[in-house]
Amino acid sequence: MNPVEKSFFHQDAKTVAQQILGKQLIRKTSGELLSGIIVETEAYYGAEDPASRAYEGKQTKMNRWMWMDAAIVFVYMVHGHWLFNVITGKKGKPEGILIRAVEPREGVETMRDRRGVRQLTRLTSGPGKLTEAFGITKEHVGLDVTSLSSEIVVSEADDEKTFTVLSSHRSGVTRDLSEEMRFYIEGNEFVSR
DNA sequence: AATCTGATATGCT
DNA sequence: GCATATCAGATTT
Repeated sequence: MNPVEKSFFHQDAKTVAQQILGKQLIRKTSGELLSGIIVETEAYYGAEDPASRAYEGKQTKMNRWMWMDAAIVFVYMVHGHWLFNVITGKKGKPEGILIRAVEPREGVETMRDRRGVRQLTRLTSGPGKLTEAFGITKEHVGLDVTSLSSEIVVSEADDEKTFTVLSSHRSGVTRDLSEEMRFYIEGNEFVSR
């Protein structure tokens, strides 16, 4: 395990969303390690982004993590599913990325148990599925994904493969920005549809 | 493609 | 306190 540098997350949300593709998401539980390769992300901004939790710049109890320093975990509930985000950019500027899909690596049997599904491609191919498979909930809000001791870590992948990054408009967002803010690995079967 | 379920926050009455 | 909206997912048509 080789956590990414904190400075990586100090970059712009769009940059991080693109460059985090292919890196490894690691979840440490008591005695077990789950991991997957990040294959789909979306970038979210603050006051000027109508789809952002920080739209219009109002800080509330639930969205205050958006103003925290980069690399901090932010989880929230939508439609009965937890969605996993990581804060990016400068401290005090609300922006971050949503991890939408991963490709399972280690701990596949535990993921199958948690999801109640056998089919590999249905395990983590969506933002709500991945949090269920990895056991990520509100209790993980505030963790630092660049800390070796954290329960959730973003690590450099051990086998760097080359791939093409494609983009599109964000999924399920009713009022989107004009710029395309969803990024995914071309041809990967774990990218959500 | 349509419908149902879902957990939480927010905005009403 | 209750209705409603939400960055989904699963199931049924």
